[in-house]
Amino acid sequence: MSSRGEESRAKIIAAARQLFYEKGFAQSSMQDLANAAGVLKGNLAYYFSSKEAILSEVVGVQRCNLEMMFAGFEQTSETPQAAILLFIDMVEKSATQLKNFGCPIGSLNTELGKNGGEFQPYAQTTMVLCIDWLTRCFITFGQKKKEAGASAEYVMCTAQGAAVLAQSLRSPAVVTRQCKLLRQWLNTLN
Amino acid sequence: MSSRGEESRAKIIAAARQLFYEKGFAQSSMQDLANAAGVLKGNLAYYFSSKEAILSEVVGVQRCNLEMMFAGFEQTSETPQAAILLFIDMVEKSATQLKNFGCPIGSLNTELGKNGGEFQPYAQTTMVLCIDWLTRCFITFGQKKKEAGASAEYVMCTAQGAAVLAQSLRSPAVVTRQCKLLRQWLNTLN
DNA sequence: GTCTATAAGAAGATAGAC
DNA sequence: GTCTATCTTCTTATAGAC
Repeated sequence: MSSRGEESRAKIIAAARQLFYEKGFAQSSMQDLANAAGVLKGNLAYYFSSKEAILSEVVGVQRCNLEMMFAGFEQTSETPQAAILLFIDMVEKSATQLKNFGCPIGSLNTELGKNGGEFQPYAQTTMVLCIDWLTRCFITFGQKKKEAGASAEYVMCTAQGAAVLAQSLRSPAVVTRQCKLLRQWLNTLN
Repeated sequence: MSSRGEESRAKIIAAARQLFYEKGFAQSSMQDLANAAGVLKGNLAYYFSSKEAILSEVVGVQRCNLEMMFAGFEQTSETPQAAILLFIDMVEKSATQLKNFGCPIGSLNTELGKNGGEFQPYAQTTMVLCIDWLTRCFITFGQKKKEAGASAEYVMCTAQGAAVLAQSLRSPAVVTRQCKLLRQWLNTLN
């Protein structure tokens, strides 16, 4: 695989990631992907055997980015509480994007989870990754395994709910308010 | 408009409501709707000028059902707190449906809110209806207008987040746990 | 690796017979 | 009101020249 080929492949995945997020998976056609990536439609087939294959790669990149982000959170924070706060900060900073397109993780699960959910397992991995990382943070924080799971679920639930409401009401302020509540709740855990 | 015509029309709307929920709006074709309603595809045009027109009617029915449900909650409960508890009970009872297809209100907003969101205003009305009703409940409960709005947002946020997580993780238990937390939180407001 | 061309089907919408 | 037939466009996928 030459450098040129890898470049095209990467451009397609990047374009797909953005389009799947902004328009939805089903609503993004192969033609849309080709246009956005700056390649010709027939060329997509050289790199990917199907739309499902592109989805698989997109979710892989999404998961990889999450892992890097979480690793960064752990490195730049001295306590698990600080790492969780960085997560909440990240959610709050995304308020405008959440308003426009919802959560990249949640909205993909919502779309792909419909009607049997043939492709939902792809999306599920990223949601699980977030919850598992938060759970580990709360365990390091001193909580028991079950308690930490409940805390992680609560944080993720609030973040996802805030994203749905922000997009529904077209109001990024919902995210700001819920993040503030999350920080207050985190403070009470000491 | 004869009884026969009204019947067909109602069957189409009912089928569309279910299909839009279970498969998503974009993923439900006119052919699907016709099959599910037991009418012929060409016949849809006699009742509805476009797919958007069907969506409009579906959301209208959804809103009407919500209004009736809320009216029922108010009639069968003596205190505003009891009415809110009925709302939470309703969410919890829907756990399996939420796991399978997400929230009928939230998931429609999530889908239609993507990419400009030409049709999202339809879906937005039902989300606003829920938040407004909850807000009125919290006002009657004794909260100031702003505080009541925040409480309503918190309840709706938790419900929507629980729905997203339940569908993503394929676990109705998420809904059960978050509803329990909501009841505990509601109790602390006294 | 890149591009043109096209297959084969499904989509929403419409026309018009009955 | 009901049904058949069709128009036009868009969809994913493929074949094959360069």
